[in-house]
Amino acid sequence: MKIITDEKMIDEFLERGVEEIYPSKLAFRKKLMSGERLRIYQGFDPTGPYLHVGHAMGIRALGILQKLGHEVIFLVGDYTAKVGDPDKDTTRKMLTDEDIEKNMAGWKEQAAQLVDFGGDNPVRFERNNKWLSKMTLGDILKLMSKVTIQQILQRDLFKKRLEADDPLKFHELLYPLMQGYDGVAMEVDMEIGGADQTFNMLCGRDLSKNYLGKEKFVRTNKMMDAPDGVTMSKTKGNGINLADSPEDMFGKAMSYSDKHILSGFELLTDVPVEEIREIEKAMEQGENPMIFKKKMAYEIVRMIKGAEAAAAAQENFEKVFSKKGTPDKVTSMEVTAEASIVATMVSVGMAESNADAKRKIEQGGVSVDGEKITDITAKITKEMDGQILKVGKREFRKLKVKK
RNA sequence: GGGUCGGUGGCAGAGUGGUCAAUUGCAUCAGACUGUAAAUCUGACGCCGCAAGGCUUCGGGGGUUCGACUCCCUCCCGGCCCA
Repeated sequence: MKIITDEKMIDEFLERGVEEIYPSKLAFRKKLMSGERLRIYQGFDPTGPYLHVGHAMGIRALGILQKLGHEVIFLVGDYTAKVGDPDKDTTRKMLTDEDIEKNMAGWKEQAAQLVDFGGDNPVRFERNNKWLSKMTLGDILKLMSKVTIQQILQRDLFKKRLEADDPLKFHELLYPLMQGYDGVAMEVDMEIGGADQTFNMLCGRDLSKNYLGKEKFVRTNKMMDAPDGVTMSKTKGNGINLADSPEDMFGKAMSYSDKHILSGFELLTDVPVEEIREIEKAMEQGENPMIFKKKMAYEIVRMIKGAEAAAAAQENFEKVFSKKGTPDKVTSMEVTAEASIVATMVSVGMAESNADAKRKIEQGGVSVDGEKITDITAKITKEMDGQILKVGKREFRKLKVKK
């Protein structure tokens, strides 16, 4: 495999969305310029079913390295997921094998939107179950003997829980070691991960040195908030997911509050930095942020789903929300004449329960062809055939009345 | 092992015999407004029921009582202190 040393691509890798590179950007730059073929990976624990646009940052970075000819590994932490990277304030529940399989089922496909698992330099898809599940107690003891409790307790969230007298289970302390061991097992030259992974990745840096006498570089990615203002997380499911439809992605992106626009551009799109500066200036001069948010949303969708899908998603958004119209594509559903609207809503998941459906009607959130339903006992009629049932702002179904 | 405090709705966290389907905050949902699924404001927020009302909830099980989230017993789980 020929190694490419395109400085522009290398700088993109070293700068865009990067919080820090350990031990230094300069050192890794040298490595990339050396012509040596490097092995780099990022791991993702299947603690939830969807990869999101936050992960896309790392995956995109992997994509650059793939193009440069390096050996790239997309690692699924199917074994580490059992423990779960410890959380701020609670012990995670241990996931079962079935949960894990279910969660990771669509991942390769999701990631394939950004990197190539085929071609002449395919990204390798690995699972850490391959080596972690085979460790003996002896191996584990050896691993544990490499670090001190004090070192592990440096991790701020461990400290916090200790100080708050919140439970901290013994196995949670092993997480950084497990993650670090991945790097040892794969003998990698670099690990990429979110800034929240800094501790774990640096811990692994020490282990690589110890076990292999090898320097593992670490790149940490800046963290992007979810539209609700909290860090995007697989577990919470609050992110813009790679598996979302273009329309949903666009809508979710639009629900970012205005102050996230600039970081959204930087971290979730490939709009050049100079252009982002200009947007910043324009907004300071009082330009309507919505214009730029729409551009941001478009760019996010375009990067993952392509230009055509992004344009269609934007059009759909404007039609449905700006003009309060009906989208072009509406899923149809078969309904029975004389069935109550309430029951119909529940049966297709437009309401969680009868009570919920009634609430939505009472609050004026349900309409058929623009006509508000006000009566909670209302029924489906033959005349409704072909009409559009709307619940809330963004749930539409075309009615197909049977008989 | 001993002592002590605690386990409440998606989460956080009130409630200490009836007025508790359970204060409040976050999240969620609906509406208004708008420049957006932003912000802000209003309302809803266990389930069944058109309603009256009913049913099932406050770690598990049992008990006391007309009546328990609240009292007692027991079991499980956790924090802290002592050993």
